[in-house]
Amino acid sequence: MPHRKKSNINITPVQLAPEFQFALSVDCVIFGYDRGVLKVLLIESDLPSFKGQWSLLGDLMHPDENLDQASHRILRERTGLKDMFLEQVKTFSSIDRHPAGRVITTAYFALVNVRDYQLKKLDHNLHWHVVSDIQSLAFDHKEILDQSLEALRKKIQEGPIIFNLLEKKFSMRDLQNVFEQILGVSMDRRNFRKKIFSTGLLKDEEEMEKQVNHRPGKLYSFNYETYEQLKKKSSSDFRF
Amino acid sequence: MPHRKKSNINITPVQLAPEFQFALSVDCVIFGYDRGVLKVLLIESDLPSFKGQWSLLGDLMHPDENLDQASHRILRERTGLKDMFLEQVKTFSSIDRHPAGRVITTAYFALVNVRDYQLKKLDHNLHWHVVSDIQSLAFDHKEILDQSLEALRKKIQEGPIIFNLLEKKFSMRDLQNVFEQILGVSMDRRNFRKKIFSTGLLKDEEEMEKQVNHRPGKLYSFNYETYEQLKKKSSSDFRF
DNA sequence: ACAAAAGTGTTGCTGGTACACCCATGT
DNA sequence: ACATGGGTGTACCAGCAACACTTTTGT
Repeated sequence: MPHRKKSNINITPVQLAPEFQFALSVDCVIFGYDRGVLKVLLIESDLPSFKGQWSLLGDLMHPDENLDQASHRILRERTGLKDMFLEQVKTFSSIDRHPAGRVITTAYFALVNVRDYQLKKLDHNLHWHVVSDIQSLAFDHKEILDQSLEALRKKIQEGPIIFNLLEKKFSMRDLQNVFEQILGVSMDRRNFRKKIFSTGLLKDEEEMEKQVNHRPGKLYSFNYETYEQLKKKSSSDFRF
Repeated sequence: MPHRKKSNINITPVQLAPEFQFALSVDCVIFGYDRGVLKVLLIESDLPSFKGQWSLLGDLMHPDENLDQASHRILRERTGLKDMFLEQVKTFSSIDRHPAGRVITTAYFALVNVRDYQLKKLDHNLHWHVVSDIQSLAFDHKEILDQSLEALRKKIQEGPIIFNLLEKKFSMRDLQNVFEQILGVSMDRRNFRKKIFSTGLLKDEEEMEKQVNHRPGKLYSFNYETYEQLKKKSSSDFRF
């Protein structure tokens, strides 16, 4: 696999028919959950006009791929991860959103397991940033981040995508913590457990947390098989 | 205002750098509610490969506008309506979705009041089609319609956008009917009224339906001022 | 008079929320 | 022993669903 340079989009101005005076890119908002905190993977911008600022991982779309494929390619090239959870958020098209010319970008959000990512680190210009600490980003990427986070908030309540942020086996506390981080609320522990267990979709792994300096919690996994069966039967949309 | 030709996108092949081998278009899914039935405004396709098929209203994006502006322009040019409710749904980018070349399209859905539209009819190749009767459309427009309808279903439950489909003054029956048409369910009349009234956002217009061959119902309007105040105060997201 | 839809309350159920004590582990 | 978070049950309340009869208009 060719290792593409990690620079931001760089466009050479050309004289073109108006219908073709656009470039199309994909920007990925890569969310990760790292020991209690929601983070996003950013790259240092090397465009002069955004010197020292951070930006999302993006690239121009290739002629032989669609947007979904482009977003997967970006994730693969930059993080080494395959088959990640990726979802289209919105397309951003302000006329002056990119200093180099007319670049329309489609935002995707990705949910990755930080531990998987660490095994395959490829690029030392990438860093995880605490989402709630981010004040500004290069281009219109702060707005893209905000809207992606909003989309994520909705989606985690519609389906069991949140497990993409956790390891296969996780504690109840971690699960509740991710919800709280993303939604920006705090929840009652007993009610949370009740609600989660009432779905019948968690499998008790008969295993315990280790190396915690308090009473260790049980580990669970999400039962995708049961979930798929349940989806087929109750055709109405499932609220997690 | 120049009256643009109503043909579908027509691209002259040019030799270009790969980054520019795209065209960008907007397709509008224009929903209307007409005497009890949910409809969508379609145009007869004049591309040879889609002869006789219907398609959504679309056009290429102009270099001096963003996607939101393009969608408003399309609606204005084709229906004469301004300031319509328009919302971005998704961007469709299959490699072979358009026979003339690589065209990426962003779908918007619009909600129009059919009576307003009829006052300003501009184009006799446009026709309203009953949404539930549509089996297939040109290009990938059936998929775009399906996903737009799905987006509409979600959105009408998150905010009071449904009133864009009705006249300013409407009967309780019409309101319930639009919900039922869009969601594809039937609801209990008493519970529906209770729920709607409990928001406190309907204004009794002290007026009655006319020329119906049964007991006439009261007419109501949606109180946007009260709604805006309510939104400010309760910062949490309002469920309609 | 008849047909068609408007208008109107009560009851039961379900799901959400609030809340406090004992337990297992590491230091 | 102490600190830290794990594990557990109950009672209340609000919102949703089910359900039937009388009223008003046009024909």
